[in-house]
Amino acid sequence: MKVVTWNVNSLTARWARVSEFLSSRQPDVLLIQETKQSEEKFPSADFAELGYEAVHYGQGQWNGVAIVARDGVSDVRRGFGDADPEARVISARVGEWRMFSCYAPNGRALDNPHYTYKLQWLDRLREEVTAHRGERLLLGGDFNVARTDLDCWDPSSFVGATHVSVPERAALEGVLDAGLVDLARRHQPEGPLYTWWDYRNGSFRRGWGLRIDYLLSDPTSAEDLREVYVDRETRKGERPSDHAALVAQFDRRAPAD
DNA sequence: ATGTCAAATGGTATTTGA
Repeated sequence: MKVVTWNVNSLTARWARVSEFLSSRQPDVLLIQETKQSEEKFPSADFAELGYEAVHYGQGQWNGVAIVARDGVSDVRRGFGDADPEARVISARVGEWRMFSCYAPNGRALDNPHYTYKLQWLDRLREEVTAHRGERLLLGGDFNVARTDLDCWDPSSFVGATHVSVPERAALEGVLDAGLVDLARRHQPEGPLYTWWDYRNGSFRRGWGLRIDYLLSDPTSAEDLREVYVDRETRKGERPSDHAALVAQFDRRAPAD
């Protein structure tokens, strides 16, 4: 079972890269963030041609999340069931899992109202995870928080910035403490594991990255983890997203009976 | 030089967001 999370920064602009990725890497599940597409524009038929069922929660210009899977996708839920107008979370049953594709708010600046919205959104996600405790869970997405200083290329240059502040990190830990394992860090306790590099400044070439994209699972499922890696090829080449795809491979479990 | 990229608007450029 290969599961991937990837913030594509516009599925319209990234279609060639995404379709090539599905064809060549053959993941079982792809969790997408920032489709930046309306429901009408989302290319369900093109995913079907590649052998995937795709479900989407989009609003058009900004945000937009999707779950793309080879096997059946059912019981789709869009948003948190509250008044949030921004399309930042979709979940569905995929096989024996409940999977989530998540796109946390950016925060913009520590004194910006969007920062408060970010903290509240992460707390709402924590509640959601708590409500599903005991189930097979897999969350993937762009959480817009570098969990520790190990996840930031230069902590000294991020003093006073978003993505590394104490409240943001506490909010992310709250999600994890609700019963999830940080799969990349479990597999590789040391090392940078960056998933995002600014388009500017030649950041990718210079290694100026952040780890802000995560795959999180319940502890039982984490026992089946075989490997996790950042697919750096997705950040290279023609018209890349500013995020790389994060890949987790699970060993198949014996069917329950 | 926050040095790029993407979407939207009403453009052959500017604003907003990341």
